[in-house]
Amino acid sequence: MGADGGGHAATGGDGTVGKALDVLDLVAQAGRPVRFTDLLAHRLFPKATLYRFLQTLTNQGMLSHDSETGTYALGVRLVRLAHAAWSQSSLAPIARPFLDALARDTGETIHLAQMDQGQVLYVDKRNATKPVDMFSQAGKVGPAYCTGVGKAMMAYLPDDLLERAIERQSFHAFTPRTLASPDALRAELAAIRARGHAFDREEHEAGIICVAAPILSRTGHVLGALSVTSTTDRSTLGALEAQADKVKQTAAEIAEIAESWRFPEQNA
Amino acid sequence: MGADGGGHAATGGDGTVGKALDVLDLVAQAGRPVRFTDLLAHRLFPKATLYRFLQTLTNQGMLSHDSETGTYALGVRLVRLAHAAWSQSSLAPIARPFLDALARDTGETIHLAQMDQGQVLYVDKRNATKPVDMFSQAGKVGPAYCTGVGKAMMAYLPDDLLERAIERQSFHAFTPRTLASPDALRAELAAIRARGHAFDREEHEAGIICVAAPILSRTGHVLGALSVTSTTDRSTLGALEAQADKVKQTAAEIAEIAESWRFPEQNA
DNA sequence: CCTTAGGTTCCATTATGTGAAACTTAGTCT
DNA sequence: AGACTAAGTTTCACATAATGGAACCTAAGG
Repeated sequence: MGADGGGHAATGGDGTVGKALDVLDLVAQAGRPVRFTDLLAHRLFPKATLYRFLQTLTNQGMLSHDSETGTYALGVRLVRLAHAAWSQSSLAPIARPFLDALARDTGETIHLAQMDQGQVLYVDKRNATKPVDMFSQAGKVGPAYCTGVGKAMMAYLPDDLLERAIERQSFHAFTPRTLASPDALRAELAAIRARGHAFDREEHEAGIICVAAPILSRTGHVLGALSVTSTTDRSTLGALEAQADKVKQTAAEIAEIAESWRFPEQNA
Repeated sequence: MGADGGGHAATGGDGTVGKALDVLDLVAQAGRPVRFTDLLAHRLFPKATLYRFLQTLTNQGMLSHDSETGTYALGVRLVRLAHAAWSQSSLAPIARPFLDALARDTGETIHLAQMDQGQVLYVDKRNATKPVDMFSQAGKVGPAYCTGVGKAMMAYLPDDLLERAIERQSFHAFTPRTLASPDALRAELAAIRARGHAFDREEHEAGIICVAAPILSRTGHVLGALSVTSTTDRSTLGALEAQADKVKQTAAEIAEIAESWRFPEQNA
């Protein structure tokens, strides 16, 4: 479960496959079915090249081409692959019962996240009120430097990965409380390491606060993070801090199981 | 929203990209983190070639490599892409409110599915008020010839796609009621076309029954299908048939909106 | 110390991908 | 209608990038 902070080059990359995947990202970024020309306008590839990629990806079911409107959209094969990814490569399936328990105990919103290219990828969530349906929120990405789970993970990253991650932060000041510089963030990360848990003090969204704890492997690797989130009119940071031990405990239990999950199959 | 029955060649295919995606599928099929040798054993690629693909895919974040155990698993980039896919290329986001309404009205399990390579891909689901444990789940795939949604979609496929789809069915007899031959299926599809809706008479799982209706574009294209599912000890086929009109009505409404969704953005 | 098995790197060969340009529609203006 | 334009598709000489056999590492195991 190598949820390193690391990743691949932002754009371009290894050979033909990398380029093809960039095309996929392009379509994904658009957020709606796009036409050939829209994609061409990114000037990432010459016409013929882009055309061939679109053909290939469509053939492969990674994209779907609607001949009536001439638009491309992400294909069903992705959904299928992602279902497999979600149920195998992430912490989500393992953590599931623990999230349920935490949600029941606290009555608050629970997030489970992993690091992805310096950003936070939410892999599962429990809503204060109703249960979740798969990709609706799981799969979303958010910033790392101003969220509880993000800071909790960054605090335990090895130096080189932390640097790479910091470089990727925008440090946009979402609220007056946002830590909007690398130095402010570094100081906060030190405090988090000392404490063992992170807070979000309305740094991303006004009125939203949380406590978060990292999920660490026995060797100290960052596997993910876990948070209990609330709002300022329902709770306070102090009240949330009272939950910190429970969150850390849960994180430890998840780590424990994640660890033991590795050994079962050593055979061919 | 080209949810044709069509797809890509089962294995191998266009150039380097196709092969790389086959490697992805290989890892997905395994259903657990796999080692280099496990993948090599498929004899799909020579050692060095497979190695390079794994490197590339890992670089790209499509796979993650755990250096401690030497295993490969599907990467987080897939989850991210799939989130985009789900919210853009499938019927799911459009159909959402309609599924909610149907779920509320009927109190039963609701499925929304699309065709994918002759199989049924469940893209969304609403659990019954008193949930039953069932095979299906958003992102999962299932057989077409023995499920309500599958048969509803097949019944309205154009001849060539139908043939392709039939060839891909296993016709495994899950239960005594399963239609276990192409001819039996063809007869059933004719009946479905006559009626406008399909049943699942415990053909896939004992005790599970449903009514399903196809979601058709104005031009007659199969976009997906919708079903209301129950169990034999809670309901009967007769009782479900009483819901058929409501299901068809909902399918028509979804089709309507899906259609109008195509026109909004004609600009660059 | 030798052997084996799992994994990684080399490198000459050649298949594949590349992209400018030419071509084909389908639409629009005069 | 005829001329113009924009969007999408095909072609082809060229060079990059993929290929895979073989050699090379490393640990385990004998």
